[in-house]
Amino acid sequence: MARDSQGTRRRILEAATAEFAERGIAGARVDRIAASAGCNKSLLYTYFGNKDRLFETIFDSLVAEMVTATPIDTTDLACYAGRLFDRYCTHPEVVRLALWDRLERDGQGMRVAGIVAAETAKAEALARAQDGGAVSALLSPADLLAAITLVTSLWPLMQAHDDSPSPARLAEMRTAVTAIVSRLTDPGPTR
Amino acid sequence: MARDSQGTRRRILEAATAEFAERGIAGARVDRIAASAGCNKSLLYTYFGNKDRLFETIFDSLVAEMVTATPIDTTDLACYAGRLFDRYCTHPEVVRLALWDRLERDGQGMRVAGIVAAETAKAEALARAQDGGAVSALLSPADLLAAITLVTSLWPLMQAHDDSPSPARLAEMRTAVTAIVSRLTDPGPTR
DNA sequence: GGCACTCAACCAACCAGTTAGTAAGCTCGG
DNA sequence: CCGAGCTTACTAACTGGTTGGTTGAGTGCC
Repeated sequence: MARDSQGTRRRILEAATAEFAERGIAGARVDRIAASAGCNKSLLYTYFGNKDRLFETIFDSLVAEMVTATPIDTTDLACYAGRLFDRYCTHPEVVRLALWDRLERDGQGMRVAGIVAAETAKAEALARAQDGGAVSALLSPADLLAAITLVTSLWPLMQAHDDSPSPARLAEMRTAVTAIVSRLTDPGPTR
Repeated sequence: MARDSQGTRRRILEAATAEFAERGIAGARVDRIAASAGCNKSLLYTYFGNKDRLFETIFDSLVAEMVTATPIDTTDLACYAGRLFDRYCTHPEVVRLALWDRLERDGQGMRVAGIVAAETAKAEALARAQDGGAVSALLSPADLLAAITLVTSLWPLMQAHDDSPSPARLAEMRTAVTAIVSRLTDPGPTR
């Protein structure tokens, strides 16, 4: 086996992502991550310092990418919600990581500069759309954003039983989510 | 100090509730629970078997009570949502326990008979209200129930920073939540 | 005395993090 | 082309401390 520090780093990150998403920080086992990455435990320490910093590294890169990946479309928020929903469905581990972060680290991972900036930008875009009358002013921009995030990211988790949902069930859920966002953002009949 | 097994039991349950809500199952420490309950660790085992069963005991009684405590009012679902929101605000530990259950036990705590029955009854009540035209049929009864649960229970958690929200902020959040539910359930102009 | 209850001390397993060492590639003078 | 010397990637084995769970010796009420 050739030596490949970048590849090993990546394998560790992948293994740790799966382990942390599955079991959280307290429940994750460093030995299990190392075994799953096919390398020695101490490598993990030379590369990433310790368990907490490993989680931080994963969280910052994964979640920050997630938040910035889907640009907001204030002209069709239901469609935007649908795309968010799809992303969260194809990356369920990110949702779980974010929940672990909330529960185990009081959400400190969500307070890094990049994420805060992206959220602020989205809220401002929503505020402009509301001023222009294209979006209902029922909720404040921040509240509307929170509602969309809540519904798109956590809907599958709330429904989940032991088995993962069928494609048909997934499509139903997606329809419900977009219907909710559509209803929330509809500006009503134009004057 | 007089002997009082019932009191000790209760103190253990209270301490364990706080510990589990704060740190989850994997993060909770049995010694800390015992110390906080002011009793010996072994008592905890004679009364509750082990750590997991202690969590189960707490979860089943607390969450089941929570789900059944606020009866659904299909004639004013926004108000119902407001009451749910209040309950979840005054009992944030229950929300956290439910999240830990989802993440660490794949939500098995939510699948006990009592909770499932209560949810089914609420969905049926919603279905009747929709048939009668009092509630929008935008969403299926189960989806509408899921949306209400999601928004009322997790809204404060998603907003939470290190410090707990001020009463004024809490009132704002409550208004947003009831506005969302109101918008989602509004049957529209009567024919 | 018997019984329900209480506790300090203990144990084996586990776990995050460390250490001391090995070996694969790279470099550079010859 | 070569091989001594150095750097980098990696590892087995260990350490100090923690953790869930047990046990056996009390303690006080009937």
